[in-house]
Amino acid sequence: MAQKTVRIRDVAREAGVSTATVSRALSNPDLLTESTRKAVEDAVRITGYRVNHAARNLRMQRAGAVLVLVPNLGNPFFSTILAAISESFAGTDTSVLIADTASGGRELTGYFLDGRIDGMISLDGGLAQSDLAAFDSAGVAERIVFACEWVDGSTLPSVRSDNEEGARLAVQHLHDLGHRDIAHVTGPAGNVLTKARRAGMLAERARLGLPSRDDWIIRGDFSLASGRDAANRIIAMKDRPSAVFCASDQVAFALMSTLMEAGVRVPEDISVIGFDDIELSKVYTPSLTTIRQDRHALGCRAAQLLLEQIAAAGDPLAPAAPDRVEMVGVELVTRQSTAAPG
Amino acid sequence: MAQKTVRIRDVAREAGVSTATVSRALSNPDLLTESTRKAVEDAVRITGYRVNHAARNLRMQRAGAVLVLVPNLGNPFFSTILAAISESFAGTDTSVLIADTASGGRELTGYFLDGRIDGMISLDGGLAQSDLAAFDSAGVAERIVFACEWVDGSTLPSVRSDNEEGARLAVQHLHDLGHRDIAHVTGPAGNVLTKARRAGMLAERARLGLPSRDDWIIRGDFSLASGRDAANRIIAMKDRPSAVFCASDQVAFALMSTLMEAGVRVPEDISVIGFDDIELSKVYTPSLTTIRQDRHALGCRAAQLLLEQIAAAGDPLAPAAPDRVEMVGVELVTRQSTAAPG
DNA sequence: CTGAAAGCGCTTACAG
DNA sequence: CTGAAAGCGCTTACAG
Repeated sequence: MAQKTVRIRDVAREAGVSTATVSRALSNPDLLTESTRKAVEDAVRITGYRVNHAARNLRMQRAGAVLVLVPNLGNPFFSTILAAISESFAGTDTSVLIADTASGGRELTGYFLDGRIDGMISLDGGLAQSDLAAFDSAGVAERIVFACEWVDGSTLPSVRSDNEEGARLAVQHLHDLGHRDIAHVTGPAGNVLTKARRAGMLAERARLGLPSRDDWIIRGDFSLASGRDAANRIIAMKDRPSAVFCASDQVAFALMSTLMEAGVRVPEDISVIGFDDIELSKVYTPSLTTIRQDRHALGCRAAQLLLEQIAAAGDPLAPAAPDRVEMVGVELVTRQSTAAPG
Repeated sequence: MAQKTVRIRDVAREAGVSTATVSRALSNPDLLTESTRKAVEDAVRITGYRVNHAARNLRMQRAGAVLVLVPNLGNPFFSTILAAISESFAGTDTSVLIADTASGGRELTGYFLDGRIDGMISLDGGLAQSDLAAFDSAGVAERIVFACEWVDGSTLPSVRSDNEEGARLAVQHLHDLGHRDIAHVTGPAGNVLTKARRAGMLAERARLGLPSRDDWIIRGDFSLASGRDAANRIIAMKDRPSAVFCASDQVAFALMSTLMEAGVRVPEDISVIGFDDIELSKVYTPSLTTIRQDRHALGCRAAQLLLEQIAAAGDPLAPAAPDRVEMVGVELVTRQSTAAPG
């Protein structure tokens, strides 16, 4: 790899000890006499030795890497979580691999079976049943955790935002401003976030005794295009809602853009609230009221959880992995896209 | 790793051949008789064998991974390029590692020296001189390529957009609309993109005989905050420019947001043009006129270039790496944030 | 065309 | 506390 690779044997010769001793000096210094330890340390310094991870990992029967599966790397929401995960592993001897769900051709269990990874964090709750079954039969399921999204009915551990609570906060905020006619643009059909946010929204709307109209639940899919479509649906309505809760900030941007182009003012004519609080939400015009997810916490907790799972999987005495679900709190961020109904 | 790992030896036994033959069947099938090859293939299928990458890589003296160094994963501009790179390596036996420049503690040559990576793509042109020197002395410089950004005065190969041309297109577009008083919000001091875009901007402004005023070159740093600051500077001016060319879309958003909040209309009072064409540019209100960078091409070409560099580095007969700079074309995207001066 | 053997660079029981 | 030896799972000259 490098120009003149120095191996553990070279250090051993330099220090006048065996390779076993050098190895111990690096991993279990306590086992050695202070003098031998010092001698090895000097030899390491002189030779410029660096342990070869490929060899170490092979010997230790580990891959030294984890995979982060991202549904859409182009989405800044996910990439920030990826950043937090990456940061959590920085300085450890575990590398972070990434794969985009969109670029197919991957066969996920293959990463485990090929000895390329020790564990996986999936930000994608939409994995195929065949993938999940393959994890089970390959015996790697216990080294997988979900973050943000999860799989309904699966026992795989996950870290997620309190989506119901977020949706409740959104509706409550609109209600507090005086809104009664509240529409919702959902996420994609079948997505767990879609269900959770819609459920929270419906629950709060019911609790407050607000009118419930089916045509005010507009199916979206987190894409800009779906925000545009939803706006056009609303524009075409005879009696429009006075406020719209969008399942994501991106959707809210596209929705507002289309509404305003059509001469519908935000928030004077229609209030809009999003979900996520991505960075650009505060510089959109009008700035977007939204539900903030703690992306840093989501990423960090997922990383920690995975490390625990991997450790437990390697230790036959460890307790069986419980159905762990970690909730991360959400928070209402009030900006200028919401106001009292005109 | 998996439940019952099947090794090459198991396949050999099943097929009644040596492990060498199994290995050849997998990597150099042409060397074998059709019948032995078939026998091995059957045995592989029966046993469910998968080659262990850690072992193969150790034996072949490679790491089987490349590192992508990203200045800021939270920036959707970079993460899209990362997606393209990741896609380029999907299906190969090379994994893609990521590291965020921001989360320090990394010592980049260490990745090479530890045998963790075979090569690196840096999206960060701001690497420290000490890092670059370390690459050289470790003999790994020839397995590094830059994408988007690069290092001035370095001979390391790079793939980049034609930034000068983009800046020229931006100024020309504004001039075509009738603007004469054109301001520029720059990127961070010292950044190569900052220099290239400013140079292109100045050149075109001079070519067209437009007025050149120093206070219309406003120092920014690609951040939202710097866009806001720039807007406030402009608002405070006695004679404001009629158009502003921002060094990035993000900066343009923050700038427009602050201008409009202060009652300055875009584009009626001031036209704004960005650089990048990130996804949200078309749903900002007003939608943003900008210079599109082909992020997919940037990522894909960088990946290819790196593979070539790695191959050449492994082959002592390969020609010395030339100073390769690949330019990727840019394109003006006209939207609603620019118009004839009011 | 195929096999026996060495070895990639480490770690870790097993002795002492 | 330290060392000699085996072995992680592969690939590849070297013979034949």
